[in-house]
Amino acid sequence: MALPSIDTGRHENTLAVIRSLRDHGPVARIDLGALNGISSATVTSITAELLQQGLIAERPPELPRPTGRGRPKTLIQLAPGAACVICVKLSINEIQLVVGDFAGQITHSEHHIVHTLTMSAANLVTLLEEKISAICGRQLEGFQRLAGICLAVQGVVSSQSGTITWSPALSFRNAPISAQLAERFHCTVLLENDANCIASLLASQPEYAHATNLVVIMLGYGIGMSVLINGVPFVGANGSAAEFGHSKYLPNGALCACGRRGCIEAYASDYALYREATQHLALPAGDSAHPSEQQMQALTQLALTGNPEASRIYAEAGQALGYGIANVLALFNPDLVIITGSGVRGFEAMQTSMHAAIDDALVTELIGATRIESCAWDRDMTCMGAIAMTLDATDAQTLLDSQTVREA
Amino acid sequence: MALPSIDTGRHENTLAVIRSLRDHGPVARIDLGALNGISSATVTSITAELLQQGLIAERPPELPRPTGRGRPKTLIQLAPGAACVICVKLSINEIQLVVGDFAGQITHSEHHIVHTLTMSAANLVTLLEEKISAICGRQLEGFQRLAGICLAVQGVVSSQSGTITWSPALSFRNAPISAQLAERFHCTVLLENDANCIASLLASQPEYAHATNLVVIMLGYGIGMSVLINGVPFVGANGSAAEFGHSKYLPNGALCACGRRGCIEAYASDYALYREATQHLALPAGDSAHPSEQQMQALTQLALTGNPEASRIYAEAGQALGYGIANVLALFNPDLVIITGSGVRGFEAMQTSMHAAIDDALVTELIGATRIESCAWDRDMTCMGAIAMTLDATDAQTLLDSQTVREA
DNA sequence: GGTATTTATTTTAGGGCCTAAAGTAAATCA
DNA sequence: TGATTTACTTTAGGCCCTAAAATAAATACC
Repeated sequence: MALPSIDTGRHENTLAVIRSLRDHGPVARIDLGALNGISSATVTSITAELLQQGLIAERPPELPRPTGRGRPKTLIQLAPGAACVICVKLSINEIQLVVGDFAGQITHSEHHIVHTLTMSAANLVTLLEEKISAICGRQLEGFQRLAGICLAVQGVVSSQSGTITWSPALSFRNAPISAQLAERFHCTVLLENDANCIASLLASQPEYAHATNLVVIMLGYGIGMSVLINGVPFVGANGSAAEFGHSKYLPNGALCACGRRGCIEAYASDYALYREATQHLALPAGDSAHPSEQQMQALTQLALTGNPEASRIYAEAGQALGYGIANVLALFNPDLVIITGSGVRGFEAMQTSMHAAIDDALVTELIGATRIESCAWDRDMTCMGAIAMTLDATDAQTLLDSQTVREA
Repeated sequence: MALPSIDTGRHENTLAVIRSLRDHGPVARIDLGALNGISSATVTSITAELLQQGLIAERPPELPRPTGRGRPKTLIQLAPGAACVICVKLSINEIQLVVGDFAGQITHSEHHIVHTLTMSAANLVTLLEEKISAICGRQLEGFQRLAGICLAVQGVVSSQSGTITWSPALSFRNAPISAQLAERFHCTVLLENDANCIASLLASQPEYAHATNLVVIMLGYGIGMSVLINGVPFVGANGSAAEFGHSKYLPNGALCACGRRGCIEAYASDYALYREATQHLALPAGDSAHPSEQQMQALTQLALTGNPEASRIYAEAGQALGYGIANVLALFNPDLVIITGSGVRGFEAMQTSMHAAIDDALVTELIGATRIESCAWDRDMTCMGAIAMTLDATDAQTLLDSQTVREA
């Protein structure tokens, strides 16, 4: 009699199975059971359904058969073509579009140089529709459906309402974006902060998997942060949590791009480092307010090779960073702090003073067992993380849709 | 065939019913269904079970019968005597013990003056066992069982391991406490930070109920904080999260009780205010490192009546507090910040400079819609919150135990 | 080569939980 | 007194899960 109302138990188990497959690659039914605490009878039933829906496939047995007695395992894997997601990464004057398959692999990537700072919100939406449309036409053959789109943007976003509250890449504010794209492409549209994408990606890597409380700090032109609590990004009331760059180092200190004084960003970001450096050093010409990668590398090189003025600047940045991290430790008490972003190029020159500042600021009890590590920067991390988040978020939807189709 | 393994669905629904009854007082079955999204048939089944276990009771119909047609509602309420919990609040040189019934009402309260600072961990446990034992003998008649004990202590505690990592009330560290009490009294023993108890209590009040992201700052001899995310205290990796008092205002600033410099606490706590004041003002004699309530009230009075030196001291404290809160806003982006604790007595004298500091530190986008309010201090709030938390935590256990009994 | 053993997966039998609908209870209204 | 309204309980049936039995597909051993 009961309606086919979505039983949460079954639904959750189905999602758990898909997640296991995405995280671990091909897995046998019996292991799916053990991994998720369900009986193998239930796994049989769930996988039968997924198989019929085309979301998973049995992998043909490998030729060099695995050693051991007994009936060999039948490995199951996600069907890559079952669905795809598109990630759009929006940075200052550049957008990157990436396609990921149902298994989370990247199947296409493209970059475009555009003047984001001079665009209107309407222009931006039009541009995105155009680029995504082009991808739909040329790159999505072989995929059953487009499950979702993710916009990964620097700055403050409200994921719930799908609005970009503020971004350094854009000159307009409070722009609702998701809804229009969702309507145009008939799929879930996620809006995420770029640091959250990177943090999610890092958290999924086995070496960091133990950290239930992970902080990722991104150094670059600005300074961003993401806090993952039990694997989910902490976004606060309006999505503006974890604004580490604008937490304070020194009341009435150096001028920040935000207009206030004494922010960590006003000491340790690229523009702050370069601004300070131009006052004391002869450096390659260029826009000193928006230093290029070359300009920053030149400056970093000076610091790393012992130029006293450059070293002093990086040491001071390290100190500001250290005091800022001390506050993060006192307030979040994370297992692990990972420092990454393009700015890690200069991390070696900041490290000593950073640790000195932390030790100076906090008693050892509050530093606790928190590990502080740096992580080499890779610009593709944002999109990889965004794809993983989007697949995670759209699985539920995907299943419901398929169910609807089946019933129809 | 299936074992009577605890089905999470039923268990969760049962807990939801109990929680509804605790939060809303007497409720009819049909409303319990609506409140928790379950059918009234299921409510009948769940309440029948609870009725049989003696955890709830039908309330006799009220004499001035409620207006309206149709069969009147049969209100159900928690049976107060079904279980009780004991809360022990541990402060500097004082312990308070409170008994709460199954409905969350306080039925007994007592205070004891003891020299906590000179005690060993073993002494403390012995003392607690003694006092709790006495209560069990004299105050728990009419209760079916002691469901749990909660220790609410100032400082850093590890709830999981049941150890007091550090407390300003104690001279020893890393003392496991919960386990011994649990063994002695055969019940769940919770260990909680006092600020978390207060925050939980405040969060349950209707006026603050909307805040899914609540920060409570406690001013007093020291400065504590609690962050509630979706109603649950955020404790971090080792329980030392939310150490607002030791987040930084000024690198190399005033000396803090922790031994480091520039902590918010070194400016805005009672001892900091009084220390600064004794250098410039004639004040009542007494231990200036541990100012009494009288001493603090005298100082506050001076500030509030316009004494320029006292006003300056409170204004500076307000500024430190404001910069500290600015960091909290940037990092947690809460809906609401509530300032309470005995130190709110001087809040009026700090308020102006506090808000000025916040405005000076942050762009309006990051202050967002966060409300910052003060809340009158009541020393019993800690225990009331602790009782609520303990009942919440022990309900699950209570049900399982009863089940075990039924089966035996 | 043939049987025993081992391990994986599927089928079967049965219990728990939930819901909709039907049935019952207890009021007010007329 | 009976119709109506609202609350609660009982009934019938479906979903989902699990343990155990059955089946499948290998290897090990003689």
